[in-house]
Amino acid sequence: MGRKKVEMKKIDNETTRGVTFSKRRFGLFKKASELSTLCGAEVAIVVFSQNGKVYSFGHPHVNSIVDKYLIQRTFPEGTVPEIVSRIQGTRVNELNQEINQLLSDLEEEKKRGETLLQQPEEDEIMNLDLLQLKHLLFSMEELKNHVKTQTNMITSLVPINTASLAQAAANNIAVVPHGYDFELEDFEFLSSCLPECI
Amino acid sequence: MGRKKVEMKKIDNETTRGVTFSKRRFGLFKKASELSTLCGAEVAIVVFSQNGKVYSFGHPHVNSIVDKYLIQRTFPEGTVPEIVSRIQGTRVNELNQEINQLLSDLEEEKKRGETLLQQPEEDEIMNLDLLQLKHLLFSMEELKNHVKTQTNMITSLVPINTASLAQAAANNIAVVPHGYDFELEDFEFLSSCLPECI
DNA sequence: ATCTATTCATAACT
DNA sequence: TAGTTATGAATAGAT
Repeated sequence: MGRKKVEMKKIDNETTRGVTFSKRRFGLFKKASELSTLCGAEVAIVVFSQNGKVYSFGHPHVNSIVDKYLIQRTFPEGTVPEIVSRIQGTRVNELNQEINQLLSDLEEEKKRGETLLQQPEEDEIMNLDLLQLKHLLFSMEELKNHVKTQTNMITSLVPINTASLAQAAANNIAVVPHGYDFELEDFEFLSSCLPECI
Repeated sequence: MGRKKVEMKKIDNETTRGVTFSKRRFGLFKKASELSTLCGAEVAIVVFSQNGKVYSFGHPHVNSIVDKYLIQRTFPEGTVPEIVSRIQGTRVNELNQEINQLLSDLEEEKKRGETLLQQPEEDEIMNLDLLQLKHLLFSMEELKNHVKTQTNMITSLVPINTASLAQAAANNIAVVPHGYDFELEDFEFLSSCLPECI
């Protein structure tokens, strides 16, 4: 490839290996995304680097796909109980699609939130004027509320989670929704930076 | 790509979509395999086709990687207990690598066994002579023993399974090894085809 | 399933 | 660490 065909064995040079890992991981996730889009498939990828760092990709969402996979691996092929198949069927699947979309959106928001939270470091915040601080706090409260609303919407839907239902079906117990709960305690820090009067 | 740049949206034509799914799934798994080999990374992929059929790839083994991922998702980032980190550390990881290699080998054997078992259908077996039958039975018994030996070796090692240990650590309970057990009941069928005298 | 014209991914370099 | 480019790979459309 590129300037030379590369031998298919572990790359010796640690730097080169790191660079190749980044590039190819990106390429792999891109291919996965395309497969998902073009063919309407659900794809999840988990990668552990040599240093044990975890990277993952999933469409519509890693966890839902892993949950689904775990069911398949629990029951040897052809022995998946009828109720589980039905759960993985059309109606619920549609709802799950919706949930997963919401979860994706939520994660987007979460990231947006984290970016907002990380960028203004303590030093920078001290250099903002009162008006700027007010704006910042307002936009973050707004974001927080947006996230909270979405979270409530999701937690009220989440009992439909495929894995929980299947497990419940398998164990004959009541369905307990997953805890896709969400905290934004870091807001505390920002609030504490603001003078009392605001 | 290819004869034309393809628009990145779901392919309408069902046949084309199916073909593309096969081709690209193969390509994706190949890329994953290369990433794993070149960079010494662990990669797991799970794909659900539109029809709900599951396809997976994993090096060294899907399940071990998914187990590891489940630990990460159980503990919010940065809160993985020290004991779990230690379990995922060097020494045990090496052992797990060995186990996973053995599991791969085992699966290879399993497939070989299945091929052997599937190829001689009842009709064909009836057309074999006694000597051929003897050879077939012998080679399959040999295979069976090989698999059994490997299985025993593995089950004696499996308590080191990362997920079990971590869960055990989290719940403060004793470690129960996963049931990587293996049955070859189909041998019964073949044996039953043989005359008593053999 | 197999074949190519193209587009895409990326190894080496900067 | 990020950007460039020559080359090897993947694959869309056709057979």
